[in-house]
Order: sequence, then structure tokens, then C-alpha cells
Amino acid sequence: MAEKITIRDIARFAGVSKATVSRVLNQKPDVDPDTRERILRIMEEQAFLPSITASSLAGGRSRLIGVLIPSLTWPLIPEIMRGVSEMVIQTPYELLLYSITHEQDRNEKDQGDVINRILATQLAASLLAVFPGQSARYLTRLHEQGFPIVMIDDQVKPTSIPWVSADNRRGGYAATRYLLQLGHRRIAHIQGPLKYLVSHERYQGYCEALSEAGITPDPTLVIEGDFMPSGGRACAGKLLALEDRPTAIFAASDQMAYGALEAAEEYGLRVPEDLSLIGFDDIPLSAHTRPALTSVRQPFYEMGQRAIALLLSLLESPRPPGNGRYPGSLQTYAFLPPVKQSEPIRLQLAADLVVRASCSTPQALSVPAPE
Amino acid sequence: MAEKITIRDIARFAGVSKATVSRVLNQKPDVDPDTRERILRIMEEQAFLPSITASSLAGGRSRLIGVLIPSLTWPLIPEIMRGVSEMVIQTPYELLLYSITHEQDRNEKDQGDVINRILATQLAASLLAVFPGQSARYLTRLHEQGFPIVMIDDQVKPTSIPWVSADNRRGGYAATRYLLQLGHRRIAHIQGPLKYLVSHERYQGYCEALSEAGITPDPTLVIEGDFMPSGGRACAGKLLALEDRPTAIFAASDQMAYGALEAAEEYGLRVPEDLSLIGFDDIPLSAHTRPALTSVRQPFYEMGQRAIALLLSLLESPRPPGNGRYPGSLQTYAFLPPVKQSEPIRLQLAADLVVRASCSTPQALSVPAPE
DNA sequence: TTATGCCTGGAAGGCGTTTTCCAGGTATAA
DNA sequence: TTATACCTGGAAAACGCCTTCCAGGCATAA
Repeated sequence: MAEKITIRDIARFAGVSKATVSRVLNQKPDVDPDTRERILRIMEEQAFLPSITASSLAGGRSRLIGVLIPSLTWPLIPEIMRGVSEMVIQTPYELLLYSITHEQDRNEKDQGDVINRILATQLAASLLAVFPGQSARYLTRLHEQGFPIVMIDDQVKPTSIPWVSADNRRGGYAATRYLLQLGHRRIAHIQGPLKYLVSHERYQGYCEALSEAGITPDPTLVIEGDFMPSGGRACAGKLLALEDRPTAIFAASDQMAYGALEAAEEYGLRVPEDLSLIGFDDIPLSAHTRPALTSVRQPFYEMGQRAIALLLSLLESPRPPGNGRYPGSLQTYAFLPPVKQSEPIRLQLAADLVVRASCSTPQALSVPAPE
Repeated sequence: MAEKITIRDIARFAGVSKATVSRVLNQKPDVDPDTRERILRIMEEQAFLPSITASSLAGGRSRLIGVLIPSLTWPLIPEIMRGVSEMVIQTPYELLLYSITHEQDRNEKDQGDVINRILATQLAASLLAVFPGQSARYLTRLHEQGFPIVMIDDQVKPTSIPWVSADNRRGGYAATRYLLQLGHRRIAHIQGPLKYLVSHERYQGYCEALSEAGITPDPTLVIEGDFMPSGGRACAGKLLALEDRPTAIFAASDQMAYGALEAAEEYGLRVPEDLSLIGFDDIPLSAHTRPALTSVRQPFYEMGQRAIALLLSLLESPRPPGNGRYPGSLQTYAFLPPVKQSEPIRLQLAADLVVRASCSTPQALSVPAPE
């Protein structure tokens, strides 16, 4: 429609040079407050929108945020992305989607490829990494070089990268504690893949609750799963086949709990009468399983919001005076100060228990497992 | 790492000018096959990657594809996006994510805002619109102006926009036919929102199958739902409360079928013994409900792949000779030829029935509905 | 009064491509 | 042989912004 209006037009309207306009655009000093005000007003009136391509070409900030997500098929991702995009839409930033494919998820080396691609194209000058998993290592290096990164959850081991997650330990604790309060004593746990930190944290919460109740965790009741329904089914199958079968199962993901539900049915066990079941994540569908699944809610939507807000604050934080160029070639990042220290760098959100119908007092406690 | 290598470097290595390199990059004529070959080889060796920002600034093609999706929370989207991104990752294109928020979904006018944003930023020069719903109208206008767009499914009424979808009519037909073959006669249908074309198509298939079996569709057995579990539950509730209760329900989405499952339980009806149930979509979780849900599979992954392939073919299709600039200001689009006619413009993929446990012969046929 | 310094803002070069315009070379026709 | 056309590829001007360098104006200090 209307001809794209440029920095030059604004300059002309304001009776100043392009340079001055650029300066107010980038919040540089050395411009008279009155002039700045006037220019801002004019930009407002003209609905001026600086060209992202032009400014990143010229070495200015890039308003493109790379979002690195694992195979989108995890049901948590959409909620996170909803938080992210509702936040971003209020800013002049845009989202560049990089998702890791199945192949790559398998082949560790390929994950570096995605990151190389992000770097090589020079499009995104900041990164939101959701469940980076194995690629966290690459990210750490990047972050050390000054590339703005925020991670959501899950990394191999704690890094210095700004980070948002739910309190997995307390979540695991709350779930287990709840089962204990109902009277359960033999509580099994289907873990997430141990390559993820969250799996350990949830397990840790589980152990703590047990210990607190004076119960020594029984290793035969803890099995590593894969976060998927089929894995949950397999693991639950093993647990239910035990001589001394557990009366409750705490699964480290709702999807695994779905699988456990199937396994229970297979064994002719009713949930919650014969087997209590509790999940983790509280994905939307969990309110609609039968019985509705008790779960530990991760506030994914909010996590997405917080993460992107954190990232934006890093991007907007005052840059070093002098020649501290912001984005641009990788080398310049080293000049950046780590971060504005007033910002919280690790955000941990509460993971609360959502009680539904899948747990009850262990009525079957005294019933011996059928052979 | 390595200094970004530019078109000039390539030119220097090959002993030609930047212009020539640019020409081979853009597959322009007027360059000697040998020279072209040599330059290509050098680009290969140097792993040269033209800067997306620079080329879109200069008015060349933009390698950014806008992806417009409705609130990501629909469980179909991830599968589609998986197909899309696995395809895109093999190309030099990148994905720019535009998702419509809840607010916007409600307020029709706001949907235009998203599109305006896409246009205003000038970043994406092509668009993949997934379930555009109401915004289809804006898209049609854009498409008529020559903006490359591909839609996946669902638009208010057929448009000229290249389009990929499943065969919803046949899917609805197959589902209903299957129930008929099992012996059902009173088959209810919970429709999707009627503002979506797919809802009508599925309903149409339902009607056709009934008619074919000599049954006149009973309006009291058809209710409009909202694609969501809660909606499905409500609609199923109404159906089951009928004097002359149906023996089978065909829901226009798996999620509504989940709701129906709950409703059935509420009424003390067993699925499939007392009530057969069939969904639509076959989202991943449907294999793990109890009973596992029979459904009509939409090949979302493949739809994503096809759609993006179609879009890419539009982008790469020979541009008009002369001054047909490709992306850039909107006005120039008018010069573009509609599309290369050899490409199929409307792709309809088969939607096959996936038989699981949720349907059976109507045993309760003769049992009167309990008061 | 002159010298010094700070504040404001202008001019111009550059980022990596694309594109237009044009020149030299070769092949074909007259 | 000369003229015409075509083919190939170079030079330079954009694209819209950022940044370095610099100049003029004014205030302060000597």
C-alpha cells in the first residue's frame, strides 16, 4: 500500500539528518531531549517501523529471536510457545523457528548443525532454547562468547546460561508427599530419561518425600522411562508384574502416566481403586482422561512468557559505551559485559499439584498380587 | 569463527565481478556455462551462504517464509510443523513464526493486524497459512496481488489460493460407512464449528454415507461442537440424553471424542459395548485412550511437507523475464504470472480410517434407553 | 579576550546483494 | 570487409540503516 517510509523521511519531517534519527532510534546519547522528543513524536505519527533487514545488515541490533525447540511433538511445547508469542507480539521482535528433527535428536552431532546454521545465517542475534538437551553444551560456549541466550528447563548440568524452569524437585516432592498422605507406602516412580536434568530433580523430590516419611527408596520401584506413552506403558507393565506390586505410581510425565493407565487396564487394575497414579506436566488432555489425571502442573505458558521477557531484558539492557556493537559478527560479543546483574538470571516457577481423580487411599494394600 | 565470506570473496576467487556471482546465484541467464560451473564449485568449496538480510534489502528474494498458525494449542499443529520444518531445513529458507493469539482469534479485526505486521516488516515474502479461518479473506486479497501463499485446510469458502488438505468428505464418509457396516442405524454426528469449511465437508460425508444406506439424516442427531474436549462432552451429553439415544457417535475431532468418552462414562455407558465412538484427526494420543479411539487419520505430517514443497515450488518457479522483481514492495507482485500451471494447486490427501477399539456392533440396539 | 572543552548534529562510508546500464568480444549476415 | 546482433561480464548505483569522523556553537576557564 503506502510506500515504505524510511529513516530519511523521518529526518526530513523533523528537519534533521538521518544520523540523528538513527541515534534516537538506538537510544544513543548526544541528542537534545527536545529534538529526541520531536523525532519520537513524528515516528509515532508516521507509524514508522525501522527495517529489520537494513538495520541488521548495517550491524545494528537484530530484532530476530531464534527459537530452538525439540521435535514439536511434545505436548508441552505449544503452551510454552503460546506464552512466547503472545509476549513477542507486543514488541518489535520476530520469531525465527528452528526445530530439531528426529534425525538430529538421535544424532548428537547434528544438533550442532542447527546451531551452526543459526550462526551462519546471521539472522538471529539471540536465542531462546527450549529443552535444549544435548545441545546445551554448544549453547554454553556461545553464551560465554556473549551471545544472548535464555534456556527453558533441562540441561545436562547447570550452566551459567540464564534459565527458566519449574521447580521440579518440589514438584516431585509434592506428588510423592500427596501419595504418602493418602496412605501409600509402596510408591513407584517412572523416571524421565536420565540424560535430562529434570528427571533427576523430580526423582530427587520423590526420594526426599519418601525419606521424610521414613521410607528408604526401593530401587526396584524406580525405572527409567522415555516421557512417552509407550514407554510409560512398558515401565508400568514391569512394575505391575512385580511380586510385591506398588500401590501407586508417580510418573515423571503425563504421557507416561497415560501409558501406565493402559498397563493398569491390561492387568485388570482399576485406577484409582487398585492403583493410584500421578503424572507430571499437567498437559491439557490430562483433565480429560478417565479417570482424570492428578498431576504436577508446570506453568508452561508462564514459563514461555518469563523466558522471553528475560531474553528481551538482556537485549535491551544498556550496552557498553564506546564501540560495543551489539549483534553482528561473533567476535564482538566478547566485549559485552556478562549481564545486567540486577536481573534474576535463574527463574524457578512453582510446580503445583493438581488433584484430580486418579489417586485414592490404597484399598488394595493387603490384597496379594495375583500370580 | 571464520570471517563471513561474501559474494565479493567468491568473485575474487573466481576472477569475476560480484555481478556475475550474483547472476549465478539467482540463476539469471547471460553467464557462460563454464564460468557458472566454476563459480558454483567455488561457492561449494567455501561453503558460501548468501546473506539473507543483504539480499532482501537489495530487493532480491527473501528466504524467509512466514508461517501463520492459529493458537498453537491445537494438537494438530505440531505434526504439521514437523513436516514443515523437516522440509525447510533442507533448503536455504527459514521460518518466521506468526501465531494468532487467543485475543485475536476472538476479535476478527485483529487477525488483519497480524497480516499487516507481516507485510509491514517486509521480512517474509511468502506465507504458509495453517487453518487460517477468518483471516482467509485477507489472504485472498494478498494472493490476488501476487503474494505467494499456500494454505493448509480450512477456509471459509474455496478460494484460488494454493491449498493442501485432507479429503474431509471422504473421511467423514468412511467413518460413517464403517459404523453402518457394523450395523449401526442411529449414528450421531458432533460437528466442528460451522465457520470452518472442513466441518461442512465432514458432515457432508456423513450424510452421503447415510443416504447411501437409505437412511435420512436425523437433524436431532447432529450438533455443532467446538473441536474441544469440553464441547464434545457437552454435545455427547445432549445426545445421550435423547429419548431415542444413538448407538454410535461420529465426532468431527478426536478431542471432542475424548469429551464424548467422558460423557459416556457419566451415563454409565461402556464404549464400545453400549456406544460406538469414532473421532477425526487421529492425533497421537488417540492410540492411548481407553478404549483406543477409532479415528479418521489426517496425514498432518505429510500435509506440512506437501504444503511447504508447494510453496517452495511457487517461489522457485521461473520468474517473468525482464524486470519482474520478486519480493519487495507489494505493488510489484501484480506483475507476476499467477503460477506455473503444471504444479497442482489444490492437493487433497487421503484421510483413512484407523480402526481401533472404540467401535463395535450395536449390541444395545434393542435395549430401550433407561429413563 | 583567547583558548579549551562539551554538546549537538551533519556528511559520508559501509554492510552484502541485486540490478541497471554499458562495453568489449565474437559470431553471423550482408 | 563492414555492419549488426548476441553473448558475457564489469562498474556503479541502489536498498535502509548504523557509525565514525568532524565541524560548528556555546559555555567555561584562564
